[in-house]
Amino acid sequence: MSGEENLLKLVEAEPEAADYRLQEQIGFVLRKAHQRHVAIFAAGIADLTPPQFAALAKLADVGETSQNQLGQLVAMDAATVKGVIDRLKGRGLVALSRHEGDKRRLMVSLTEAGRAALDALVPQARRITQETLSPLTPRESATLLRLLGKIC
Amino acid sequence: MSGEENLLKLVEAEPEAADYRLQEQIGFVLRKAHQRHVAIFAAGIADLTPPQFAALAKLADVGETSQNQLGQLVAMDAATVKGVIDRLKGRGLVALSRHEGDKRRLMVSLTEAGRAALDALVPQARRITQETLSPLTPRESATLLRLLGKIC
DNA sequence: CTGATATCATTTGCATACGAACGATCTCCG
DNA sequence: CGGAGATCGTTCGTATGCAAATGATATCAG
Repeated sequence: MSGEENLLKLVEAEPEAADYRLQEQIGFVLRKAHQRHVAIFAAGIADLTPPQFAALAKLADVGETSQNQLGQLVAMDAATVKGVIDRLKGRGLVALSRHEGDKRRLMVSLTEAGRAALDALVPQARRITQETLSPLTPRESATLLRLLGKIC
Repeated sequence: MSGEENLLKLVEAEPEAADYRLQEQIGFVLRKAHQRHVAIFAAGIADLTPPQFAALAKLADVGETSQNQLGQLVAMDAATVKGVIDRLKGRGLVALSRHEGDKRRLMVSLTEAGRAALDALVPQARRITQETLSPLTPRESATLLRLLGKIC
C-alpha cells in the first residue's frame, strides 16, 4: 500500500459525519417535499386532509369495501385507517355496515354527501397537484412521478 | 344557455372523478415513498427516528444553535422541534442552556454521547439512503434528488 | 424612555402513522 | 367435528406535524 493510500485513508476516516450532507439525503428531501405538498393541500382544501381525501377518492373508485381493504388501497395500516374512517363517518361522508356472512368485516361506502363532496373537490385536487409540481416542467413532472413510483 | 352547452356540461360532469387516478397524484406517491423510507430507516436504526437523527446530524454540522433555529434547519416548526429535542435531551444526546444576552433563546448542543452516537449511526444512515434508492440506477437517483429538491 | 411590534419558547388540540396486544370470528386441516 | 392458525377490527402508547393561543423577552420607532 502506497503512502498516498494511507493519506487517503486518513482523510476518509474522519469524514464519517463530515461529508454526510443531510439535505442531500433522500429521506430528508422526501419529508420536506411531502410537507410542502400537505401545506398546499391544506391551503386549497381546508376541511379535509390528504388521507381523508384519498379514502374518499378510493371509495369512489372501488365502491364498497372493508375498512382494512380500503386501508391497503390507500396505504394506511389498520389503526390509522380506523381514525380516518371514523372522522369521515362523523361528517356523514361515508357509511358503515357489517358484512353479511363475515361478521368481522366492517364495510365502508360513500354516502350521497360523500360523493357530492368528492365531485366538488376533485377539480380542486387537480389544481393542488398542479401547484405542487409547478416548479417542474411537464417532462420533469412525469419523470418524478415515474421515479417515485419505483421507490414505493 | 344553448343546447351545446348542456351537452358539454353532461360530458364534463361525469369525468370529474372518473379519470382522477389517486395513485398517479404526486401527493399520494410522495406519501407512500416517504412511508417506505421511514420503514427502511426504522429497520436500520431502531432507537432513533428520522427527525431525531436529522436534528443530531444538523447539530454536528452547525454547532450550538437555538432550538427554533435548529428547527428551521431541519424543517420542523417550533412545536415539533420541541418534542424532538426534549426526547434527545432525555437520552443525554443533546444539552440545553440559556443564551447569555437573550434570555428567550434555548441553546442546543451535542453532548459527547450525542456525537458518539451520531458517528456510529452515519454509516448506517448511508446504507439506509442506499437501500431506499436501491430500485433506481445511480443516474435515476440523482435525477430524483434533483427534482425533489426543486419542489421543496 | 416607552409603547407597539416582533421573536422565542411553550402548551393545547387535532390528525396522521405505526408497533403491539387483544378479542371476535373465520378457515382449513386432521 | 374440532382445534390451530389466520384475519378483521379495536385499543393503547409513542412520535411526528401543524395551527392557534400565550407569556416572556427584545427591538425599534417616536
